[in-house]
Amino acid sequence: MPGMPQLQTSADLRVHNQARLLRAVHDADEPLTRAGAARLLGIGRNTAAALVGELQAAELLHEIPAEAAGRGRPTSLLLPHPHGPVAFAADIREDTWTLAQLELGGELTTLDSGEHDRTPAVFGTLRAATRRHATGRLACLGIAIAGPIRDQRHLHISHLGWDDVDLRAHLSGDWPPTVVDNDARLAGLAEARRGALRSTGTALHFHIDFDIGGTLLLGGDAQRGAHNVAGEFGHMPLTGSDLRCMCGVRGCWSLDVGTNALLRRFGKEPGYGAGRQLGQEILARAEDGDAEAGRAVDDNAAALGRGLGALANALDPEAITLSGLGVDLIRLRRDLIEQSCAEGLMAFRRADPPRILAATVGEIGPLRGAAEIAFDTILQPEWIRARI
Amino acid sequence: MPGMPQLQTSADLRVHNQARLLRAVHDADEPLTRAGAARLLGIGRNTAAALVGELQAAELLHEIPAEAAGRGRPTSLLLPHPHGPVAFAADIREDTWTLAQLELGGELTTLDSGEHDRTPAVFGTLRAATRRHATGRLACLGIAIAGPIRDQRHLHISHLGWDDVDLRAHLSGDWPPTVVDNDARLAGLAEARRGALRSTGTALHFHIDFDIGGTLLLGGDAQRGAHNVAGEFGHMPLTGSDLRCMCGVRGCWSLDVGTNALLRRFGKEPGYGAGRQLGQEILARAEDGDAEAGRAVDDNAAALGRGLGALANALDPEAITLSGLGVDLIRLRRDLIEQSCAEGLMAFRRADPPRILAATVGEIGPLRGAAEIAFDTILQPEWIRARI
DNA sequence: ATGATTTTGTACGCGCCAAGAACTTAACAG
DNA sequence: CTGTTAAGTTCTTGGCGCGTACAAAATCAT
Repeated sequence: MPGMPQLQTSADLRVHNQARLLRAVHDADEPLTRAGAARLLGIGRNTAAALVGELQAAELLHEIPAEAAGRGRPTSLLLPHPHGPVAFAADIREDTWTLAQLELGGELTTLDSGEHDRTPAVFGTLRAATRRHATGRLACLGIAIAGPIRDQRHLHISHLGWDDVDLRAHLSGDWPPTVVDNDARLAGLAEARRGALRSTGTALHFHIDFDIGGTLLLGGDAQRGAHNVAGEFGHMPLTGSDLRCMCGVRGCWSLDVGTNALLRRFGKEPGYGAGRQLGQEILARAEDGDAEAGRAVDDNAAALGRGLGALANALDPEAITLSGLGVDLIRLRRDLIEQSCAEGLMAFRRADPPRILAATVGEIGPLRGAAEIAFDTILQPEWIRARI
Repeated sequence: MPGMPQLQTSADLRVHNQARLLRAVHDADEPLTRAGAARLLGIGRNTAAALVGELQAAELLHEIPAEAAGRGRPTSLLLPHPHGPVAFAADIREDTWTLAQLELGGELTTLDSGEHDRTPAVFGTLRAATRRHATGRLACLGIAIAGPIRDQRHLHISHLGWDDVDLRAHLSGDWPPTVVDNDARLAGLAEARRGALRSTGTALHFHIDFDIGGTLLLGGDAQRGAHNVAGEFGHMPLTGSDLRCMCGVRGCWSLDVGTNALLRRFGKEPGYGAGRQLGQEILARAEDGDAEAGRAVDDNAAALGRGLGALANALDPEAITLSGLGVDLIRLRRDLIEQSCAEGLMAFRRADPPRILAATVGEIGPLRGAAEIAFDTILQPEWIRARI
């Protein structure tokens, strides 16, 4: 039934435990010691020695003597091998792109970045940058893109006019092994793996920009749905709007929450260029006490809370994180959000509402999430087996 | 990380493969042969012989000679052991209860049933029936209950006036190992395991009765949420109603879909006694061409479709099954449901909408699902290990 | 300083497991 | 009756993690 691992011979056991070990090293906040890892995984010191020995020979792990800590014989630290695999992570935004690198442990190093012309030519730019920085150590590239990617292939970014851009075409040719996903989902994954949603069983994350994108997080994994286009929570009619949305539907939640909703209050068209700055100004004016701007922010926060309550009824999250404009809304209108959320919650849930938190990974959430999915491919038993 | 199995020694491997084998036998449509099971699991004939031998000694499996099928030496069929473990499944409804039994393979046999007085005294009745029928073979009892069960403990059934009934109190004392869950979720699980949603990665199931309950199904498992109260999709404001719902929120989807919505169209109060029959009458009149009843059914179907579209945007299911009134609505108004659903779908999804299907497990969905969760406890490595 | 204590690393044997090869058994086909 | 096919059985083999025993390297107490 659910997720039975393909694991049935004793040889599979070895690589399975090695994957567990590498995952533990990757996920740890601070470098793990060999003895500490053995305790963490519940294996003997001798077994740990064997596992680490092979991983070191495969250039997946590097041991250096650890400083003595209290009594007892000093152990060693488990670090990424200097010739070990690295993953690249890229984030393609409205008009900029970023390329970064990480190795085991997850620390990100920015390699390159630039602007782009809002056409799929950015994939060529990214490929060139990747090739410039790639070494033999590059194992996988993860890319975060600001739009839904149906069946890992069909990319839609309405505000860039990208309608059904064929990702497979743009990512064919001289690319390293590549995985792509939606930015909001990856930002949520980053929160679940490295941010405010760590060790949360069921959670939701929403990135609020011009509109709302999000993801359901279960046991540290972001849900993708049947066609990889789950998470368009912003396109549910949760707040009773009667407008028609760019997505083709009437009444979307995103019409009442996000920068577009702020702009519309001031008679501005949802614009993706100057719009962002204008949105920031409205926010600043609200913060300075401007009544009209304040009411716009109020409405935004109330609509946000109302939708969160509705979604909490359906999905029962333990916590909800917000990024982008959501961070500002929490800062300025936490009470209003929580009150609106409570009004949308079924009565029996109100005593124990989901925690609503600002995302802690921050601006680089999508990049961080792209790094996670890229490194996930390395931490698979099959990948490790091939390497040993 | 997600669902790493606790499996690290070669001894764990044996029981892990035995669990896989038993699961295969349980899930198979027709009795598995020993040789067929070996092929299915990708293990050798010798290994299969060893696994089956131990399971037979533990009275978990029973082998009988299989009839020869074509050339080659005949093999044996893997059947539940006559002294093997059985699970009980119970379904507590508005005013009736049912108790059934199943063994490996999943075939249900009804043991007992009765009416109850709409108070938690039904748990005493059920316990007595369980004790009457229990033998040493009883390993676990699964109970489906028609209301949300927060933290596996606090039961709320508003239309029975059960507000925060303490399940732990009612299920303490002389009960076998017992698992409980919400009926709509269990009906969905039954569809995912034995019905129209078999081998579907991401799916939704909704049971439409007086209102709507449902569940998200991922990889054959029903999602529970952080407090075991996920799935109240009926209490999201998806169709713009302005009424106040019994749940304490304004505008719930359930106000426009389900028998209550039908009744309200005819000025009747949402009633749980005569209401069901009245609802059936309205449906029958609509089927006979009564215009007023027809419009009520139209509205119900349209609101249903609208909500399904919204949820499909958020969760991207491959298929959606409906039970209860939903089966009738599909039969009478499939086109209307699908059209309304399409209107709620983001434009880029309309070319490949989720399949909307009538549930095939039928009326006994909750009971069937309760049987699944009860037997799931038996098919765990820990349980098997303790038995061998 | 020096020996006791604590923690870790290392070596070796054990029990267990699944795989594979070789052989046997039991059906069918002609 | 003989050849073919598929499955059961037996035995060997390579591998794995565990437990025990012992060695090594640090700190602590005196």
